[in-house]
Amino acid sequence: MDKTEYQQTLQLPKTEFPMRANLPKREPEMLKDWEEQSYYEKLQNKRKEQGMPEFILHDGPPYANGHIHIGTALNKVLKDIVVRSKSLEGYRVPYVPGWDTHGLPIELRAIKELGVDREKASILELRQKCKSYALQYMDIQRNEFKRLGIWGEWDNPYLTLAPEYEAKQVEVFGQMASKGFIYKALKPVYWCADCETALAEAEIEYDDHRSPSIYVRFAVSDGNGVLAEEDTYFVIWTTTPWTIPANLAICLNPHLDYVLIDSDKGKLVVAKGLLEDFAEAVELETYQIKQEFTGAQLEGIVCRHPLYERESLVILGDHATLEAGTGCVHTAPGHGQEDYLVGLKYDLEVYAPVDEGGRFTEEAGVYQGIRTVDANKVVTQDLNEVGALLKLDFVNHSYPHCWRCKEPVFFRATEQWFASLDGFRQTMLDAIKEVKWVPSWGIDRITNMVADRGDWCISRQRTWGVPIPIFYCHCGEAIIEEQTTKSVASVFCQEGSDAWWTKSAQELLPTGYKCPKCGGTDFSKETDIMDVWFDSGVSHAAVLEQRNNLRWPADLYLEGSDQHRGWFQSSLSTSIAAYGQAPYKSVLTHGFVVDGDGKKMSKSLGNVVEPGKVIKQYGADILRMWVASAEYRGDIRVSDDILKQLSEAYRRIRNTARFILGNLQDFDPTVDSVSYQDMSELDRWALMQLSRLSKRVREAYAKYDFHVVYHSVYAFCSLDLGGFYLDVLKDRLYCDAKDSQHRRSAQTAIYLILDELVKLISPVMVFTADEIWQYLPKPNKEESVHLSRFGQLPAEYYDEELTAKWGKVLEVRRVVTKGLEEARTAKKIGSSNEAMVTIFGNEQVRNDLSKFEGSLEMLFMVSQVELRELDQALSASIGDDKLGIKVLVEPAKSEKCQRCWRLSPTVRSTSDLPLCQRCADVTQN
RNA sequence: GGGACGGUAACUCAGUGGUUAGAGUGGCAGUCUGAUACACUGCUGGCCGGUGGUUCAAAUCCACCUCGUCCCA
Repeated sequence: MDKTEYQQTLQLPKTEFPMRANLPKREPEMLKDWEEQSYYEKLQNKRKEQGMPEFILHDGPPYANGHIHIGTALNKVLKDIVVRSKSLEGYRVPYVPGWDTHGLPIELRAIKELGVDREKASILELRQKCKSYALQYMDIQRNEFKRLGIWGEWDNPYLTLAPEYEAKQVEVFGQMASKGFIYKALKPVYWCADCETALAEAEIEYDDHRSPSIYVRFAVSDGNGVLAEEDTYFVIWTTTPWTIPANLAICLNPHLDYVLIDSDKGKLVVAKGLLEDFAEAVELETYQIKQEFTGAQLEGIVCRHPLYERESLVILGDHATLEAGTGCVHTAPGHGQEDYLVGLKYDLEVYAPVDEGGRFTEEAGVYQGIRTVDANKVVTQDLNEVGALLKLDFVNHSYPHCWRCKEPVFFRATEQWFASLDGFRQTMLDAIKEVKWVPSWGIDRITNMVADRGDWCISRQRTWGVPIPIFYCHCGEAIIEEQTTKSVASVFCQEGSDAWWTKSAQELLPTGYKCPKCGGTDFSKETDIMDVWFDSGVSHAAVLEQRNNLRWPADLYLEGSDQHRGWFQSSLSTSIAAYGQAPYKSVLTHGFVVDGDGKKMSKSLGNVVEPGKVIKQYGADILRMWVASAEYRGDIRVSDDILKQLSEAYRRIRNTARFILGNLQDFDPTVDSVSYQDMSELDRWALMQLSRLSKRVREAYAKYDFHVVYHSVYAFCSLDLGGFYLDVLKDRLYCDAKDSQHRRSAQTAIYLILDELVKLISPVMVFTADEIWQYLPKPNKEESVHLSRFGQLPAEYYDEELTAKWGKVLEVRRVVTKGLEEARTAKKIGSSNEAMVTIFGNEQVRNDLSKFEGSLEMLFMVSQVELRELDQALSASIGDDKLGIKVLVEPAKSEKCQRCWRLSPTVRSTSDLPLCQRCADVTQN
């Protein structure tokens, strides 16, 4: 027999499972199959039949605008890993994805695409366009999410524009109103003149802006017996000259010291602590302090407005500080938050003579029609002409901008509907304590935000959204009560919120409805719509409560950490206000995706990683592995290098599976399995390692520590399996008799290992795991690994003594391989089988190793091992003092068996053939 | 400007008061050619972001600084 003929007597691995994954091509095929087989639905039904408890992960709706980005992909993959790992543990885990479909960004796009004036297009036409735009992107994103391998009710997602959703939203609003949490007020809110709407705080972003900086003096007209009236002024400082026409007061801090100085620019009052800065800023040539006061002493003094025949009252407020300016704060209650609040105390008018487009109204007199952005210059000039301007300069500072159109915004007092946070703030704070926040610092974050947050402005003066369901009677009464919202909700449920515009107030109200105040029947409808945060904020009610496969409250919300201010809070607000309880039991947050250098991604930096490209180049399983590999509670880096590294790791795991599958070609677990008691100890050791892995991984899933999953699985494949166990097993698998117990024992072990391993990786590598599953020779297996469940590995596998015992021999093995490498470098040997190893060990080592007598050759993959006493060690040997061993490697002297390639004294012992005893026996039978 | 979180090898992660800080990847050098566009082995690589402090002892605890991210103004 020649070489190739001996090869044919071996059981070499053979499998159709491809080495190359070709994920970008294979994944779409698998997706098609999953969809055709309705696996997600099957899984749900199966768990239901099994009577398993449910785990409710409620999806935060992405905005249906544009393609998904890497951050969205991260979020959805994390959710999918949760869904699948919980499902493997046996829970029924329905996943209903959702979309946020209303709001300004879509409305603006629709206006652009319609190519018409907002004024001219009919409301319903515009809304129709908005709807089709939103649905179009919903569909695009849906396909992109599906491509990531995410399972869920894609055919029945929740949409905030769905009639039943809108109806529920109106009901929740009604419930909040009936508890007295909704009120209307004239209040300064962020206003975007470009978008012509009020903005929520969440819709504001800060950016640098260049503003004028002016010092203005207000002449005292009534010194209240404290100051003289002649040539005496209070000096204010502001960066918004256009608000001067709305000035009604000057605010001083009651506890600060103020000085009256005599200067070349008049007798001026400023805060003492800012005097020097002020004198320098306005370039006073000479000045001297005449008198000192506390702020409190100056209260009630009256100044003259520099531009109008009007008074400006000196008032007191703690927000006047020494941070900048003069300590005398220009106060326009219609154009500032703090101004408004302090104005309330002094009963000042909430005066804002500016229209929705940012132009001065008739009230502003000469400035009528001028835009606020242009008014800075005009007002400043006028101030200068009347001699009130002490100094004009410019500053660059951080200033609020509209998140959509990027234009600077301003405060404008308008009639708005508000939710009164004060009405249920304490309940919210109490509820927060009952929720499990992961990571734990989340609780501080949301607590601070809830504690500090002002009332929630719900009104938006736009078209694309859910109308605020309030009616106005002819008599002026604003009407919202249970029966009216119920009536509106039932119409919306049938026809959607378009009905607000297609139907009259009478048609929307209960038949025969009369004004509770005057008995009138002539009503008009509110024109404002609701903030989109209110839309998504009621999803717990509109989705969890309404769908019978879901449950309220949710077990888990899982979003980026920015949602502490966003969805976590809006959901909590509506839930507490309407139901008095949090809509979630636990909240998990992740960080943000940044580039390879830890910088945030931006188009201008050109460091954006697109999920579509990653999938096309590497496949969704690689993207998912990236998600799993990262410690996502902090920032998550992504770069081509990182993805390359992951695809290497992927190959390693894939090949491990392939090798096992190849060696199971002739293995049928039902007939060939060897019982645990009859297995080789090495195989039992391997099962112990598997048990440890399984335990660690399942605990990691339970704690959402997915990177632990990734690293443990990877280390197991690389170190335990590839680096040792599988390598050592080759001789048995290939060369031992096909049906020998030794070989079947090994096959049993690797079969059990792969069966467990494939489940452990399945939440992450959804495609690859299922592909492996199809090749696994498992009797009566589920059609897909994703329909399977974790089984409890037999307790007997978990044998800590084996780990301890084998740990010793593995330590020795490390020294032996080092010795082998040295001999190899010295060209004494090539493959390790050509070596004979002498181990000189102390008594402890010899004792430990003696338990492996006869197996050491196999474990070290050498031809001969001899154990001797440490003090007999020769100088040529390599050693490890800590272990107390030295190792000598020499070329083995025996002949090489042509079948198993090991050098053995038994070659030709039973026949003329160049075979060792074992191989001779095997080939003869 | 304020708050939160993070900074350990080129990369992904371990390590929370106690020997000389670990693992894999990468890189380099080899082996095998019966996991073959695979596998195995060895080597390489770190002022643990910086400074100061507490302590017999600090990657670990404290303070300040710096960089990054998120939130807020």
